[in-house]
Amino acid sequence: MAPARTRADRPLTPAAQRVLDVAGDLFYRRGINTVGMELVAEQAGVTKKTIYDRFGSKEALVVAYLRARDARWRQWVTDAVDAEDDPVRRILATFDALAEWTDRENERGCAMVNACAELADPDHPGRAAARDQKEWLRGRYLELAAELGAADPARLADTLLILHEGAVVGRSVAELPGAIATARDAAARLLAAEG
Amino acid sequence: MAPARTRADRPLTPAAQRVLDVAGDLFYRRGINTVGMELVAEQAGVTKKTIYDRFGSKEALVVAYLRARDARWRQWVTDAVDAEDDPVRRILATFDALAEWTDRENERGCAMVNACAELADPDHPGRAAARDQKEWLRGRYLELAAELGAADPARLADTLLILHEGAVVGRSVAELPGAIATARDAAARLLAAEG
DNA sequence: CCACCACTATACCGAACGGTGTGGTTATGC
DNA sequence: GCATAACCACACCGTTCGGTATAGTGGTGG
Repeated sequence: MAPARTRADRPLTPAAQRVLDVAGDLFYRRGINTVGMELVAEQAGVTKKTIYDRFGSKEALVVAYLRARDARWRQWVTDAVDAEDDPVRRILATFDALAEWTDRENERGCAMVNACAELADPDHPGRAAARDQKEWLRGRYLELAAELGAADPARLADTLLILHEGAVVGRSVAELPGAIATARDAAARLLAAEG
Repeated sequence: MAPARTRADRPLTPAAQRVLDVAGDLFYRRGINTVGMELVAEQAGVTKKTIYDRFGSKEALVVAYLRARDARWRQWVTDAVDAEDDPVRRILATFDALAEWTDRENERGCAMVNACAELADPDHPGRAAARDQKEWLRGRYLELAAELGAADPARLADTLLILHEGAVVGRSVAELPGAIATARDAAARLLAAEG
């Protein structure tokens, strides 16, 4: 995973890294709009000036937060998929990866979905970051569907993505603790019918 | 559908109804946290005093917004389901209802999911409103699964709910225009395997 | 007639928001 | 030896936030 960078595309200074870590935690747990830059600065042991010197704006910090989190997530899923050989098990590994991910991270659902909810402006670059993550996962599913030799790889990829996203919402909003297992199970049945 | 009510559980005054309509539109399109009471008052042609006299607080207005929207949604789904006779078609009618709903309402996803993203406090009554909606839909699916004579109605209901929620996210965040059709299709295949 | 209700208009509150400017300290590297 | 980068502390900007207070208007029902 390439290290995160700021506006001038230079590696993060130590203080900037602390800011990004703190912002990631606060934005996710309390919401982007309800967390002020003053709080981020205080929690990171940094002045607001430093944040604005390194990131330029709150919007840019939000985007950096989403990109960094996305990078972590992609690595997490990639590692889980790469640990398996069988095409079916590689696909199902994404659901296991999600289960473990949501076990350690808290019960606040998908950061990208939450960001889209908070960033109403359709041109906000944070929305593009969220879309990119979903597009990436769909692309992974598309590759895996091709590996499997699915009759309609695109349809299968879309369906898997929908099950994946639905599981996250089912768990966090509908408060179904077994949502991810249920989605995995449905995916397994669809794959059995496919192959 | 019972008319919405405010804190003293009395029917809404004309101005209060206007406030609720305007708030519903603004909260959904621009987000709850980014819309101030001053803007709601202005758009409704009402003073802030009137809003606070009728609703008591922003939190209460938010809850009234979510409850009213939920009531509309439940009626919409109920009507669609009631129009069909065959158990399978009754289930699939919920996806058709969703497709029509999201066609008229804009591309901002599920108001309940968005509200959960914005209301970080787990004890915020708005979160309970969101959970109640999902619980209701799951209950409907459970009834329909029983009608169908499914082998495992609970599992089927959970799976349908997951497909349903995943479709909304797939369409709004991942920007897959065919997400709802894909989810409906997956549901149809699972139902065929079930029955 | 008068009390009551719904409502308008306006001014105000303390707090927090995102963002900027000044000035000073420390550490690294040429 | 000296510039530069990275950081600190702190004061300040205008704006907006949720919420309150005051004063007054029009209509309805007892």
